[in-house]
Parts: sequence; structure tokens; C-alpha cells
Amino acid sequence: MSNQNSATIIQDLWSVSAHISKTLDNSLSSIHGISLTEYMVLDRLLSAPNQVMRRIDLAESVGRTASSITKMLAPMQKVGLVGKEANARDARVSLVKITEAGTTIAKDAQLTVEQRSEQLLSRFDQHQAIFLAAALKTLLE
Amino acid sequence: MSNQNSATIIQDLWSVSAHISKTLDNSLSSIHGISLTEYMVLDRLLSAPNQVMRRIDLAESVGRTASSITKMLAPMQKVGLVGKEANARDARVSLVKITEAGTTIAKDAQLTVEQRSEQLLSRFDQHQAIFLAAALKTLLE
DNA sequence: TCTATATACTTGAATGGTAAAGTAATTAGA
DNA sequence: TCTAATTACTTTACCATTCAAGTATATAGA
Repeated sequence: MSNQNSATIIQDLWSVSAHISKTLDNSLSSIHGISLTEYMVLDRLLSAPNQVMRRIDLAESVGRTASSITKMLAPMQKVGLVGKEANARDARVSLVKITEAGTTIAKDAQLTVEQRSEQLLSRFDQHQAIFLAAALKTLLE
Repeated sequence: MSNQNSATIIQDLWSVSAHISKTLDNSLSSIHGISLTEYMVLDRLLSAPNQVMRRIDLAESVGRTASSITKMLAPMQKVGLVGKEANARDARVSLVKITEAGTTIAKDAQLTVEQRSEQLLSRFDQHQAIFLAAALKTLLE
């Protein structure tokens, strides 16, 4: 594999991802009134045990800093998508819990993300999709 | 292909790309003192006919707005990586030309991008790389 | 030729992110 | 049991980017 090819693949990967982010962000904000990052937060909370997570784990999980999570959670809490809970054993941690309203929005948003994702991948057949999925998993290890 | 899988693939694509951006940006800024976006600008200019481009085409090419290009080009010009030229036929356009200093840095930076890209893709064999390249091209159409 | 519209760019306000420093609570070690 | 180091979080100052509005030039059509 030549140098040139590697750089081109990486470049294309980046372009594809930029396009995807824009597409999803537009859909989510126009349909559900949440940003892509907010969606990711809600999505993680939905699948967390008891629908509760520490802010730090949330940050790690969506690829942001703790600082970023602190800031974005404030308005989400104000609007009632998430709530705050204390941890009995460790007074430093502030647990984030998704609310009922948040759950409803998150589940609806999951549907549109799934639809958009299918559209984005619609050019692939089953076999190609499986290969792509495997390739991405490899890159994530 | 199930809904779940599509959303997961898209999610992984995004994660991979975020990791790549961070890796490249770190290398470029520590080794060459330029950001990833600045690199992209210089890279496009290198391969442009006569090493000159209109700001609008530059923006389109690196996936940013014209406004963003205006702002990021100011310091690059101050530092002497790029220069400004007028277009004889159209007084609205302001052409961007890469300087000699810019060319040197850009070519060096290309080498490190190629190295890092190879590292990032090192888990793949020739066949897998070709498949991935093709898959990405498909998604870009 | 005049006028309307489109194009290329710049500017200013707002957004969303980071890094670094600060605070409070926890844990580990002499 | 003190003390030092670590962890979880917040705050501040900053940076990159966008959108919307503004300016200047070019083009198209009556």
C-alpha cells in the first residue's frame, strides 16, 4: 500500500464523516430540537444501567471533555431532558439521569438517526456493510 | 441490513474520524506548527494549477465557510505562508497563492500526514485497504 | 442603459468546543 | 493519623467556526 493511498483514504474518511455529522445534526435539530452531541448524550444515558451515568463517563463515551459536558448539561437540565442526582458513596460525583421527557425525545431521535443512517449506507449491500463495519471496528481497537 | 447496524456503523465512522483528526492535528501542530485545517488549505494550494485559488473554492474544498477562510488566512498571511493576489478580470475575487515558505512547510507536512496515515491503516492488508478506499468513494458520490 | 439580482468577500455576534487553573472530596502511604 | 496525590467536577479565558448582515463588483434582462 503506497503512502499516497493511505493519506487519500484518511482524507476521504474525514470527508465522509464531516458530511455525516452535518446531515445528522441538521435532521436532529430540525426534527427534535437537539444537537448531535446532545443526542449522543441522551443515547448513552438510555442504554446505561438505570439510565444514570457519571459526568466523566459520559464525557469519555461521547468523546468530549468533562468541561464540555458540564456546559452542555446545564441547558438540557433547564429544559428538563436530564436531571441531577448525588452519589451516596462519593460526594464528588454528580450523576446524570435522563428524564421521562428526555427518554421520549431520545427514542424518537434514535428512529430518525437509524433512518438517516440507512439512507447514508443505502448504496451498500449486506456483504459490503459487514465488511465496512469490521474495518471500522479494527480501526477503533 | 438492520436499522441497528446502520446506526452503529455511522457511529463508528464518526468515532474513527474524530480519532484521526486529533492524531493528525497533534502531529501537525507539534511538528510543523500548523493546524489540520491550515494543512488542508496548504495542501489544496499545492495541487492547484499555478498554486493559486479563489477563497470561495478553497472554502468549498476544505469543507468550511468563506467566512472561516477569511479569518484563518489572515494570520497565515502575516506569517508568510500564503499571499494575496488580485484577479484582473474580476475585482471581487481575492486570489490566495502559496509562498515559497508555505510550500516548504506544506511538503514537509505532507510527509508526516502520509506517515501517520500509514500508521493509522497499518492493521489493514492491501486487499482490505482497497475495499475501504472503494467504500469511502461510494459514500462520497 | 438602467435596474435587479447574483457573486465574492468581510465583519460582528453567537455557539460549541478546549486547556488550564481552581475547588472539594477521596484514597494511599509514611 | 497526617499528608500527599488523585479524582470529579466547575470556572475562566480563549479559539475556531458559523450565520446573518454588509459592501463592492459583475451580470442579465427590460
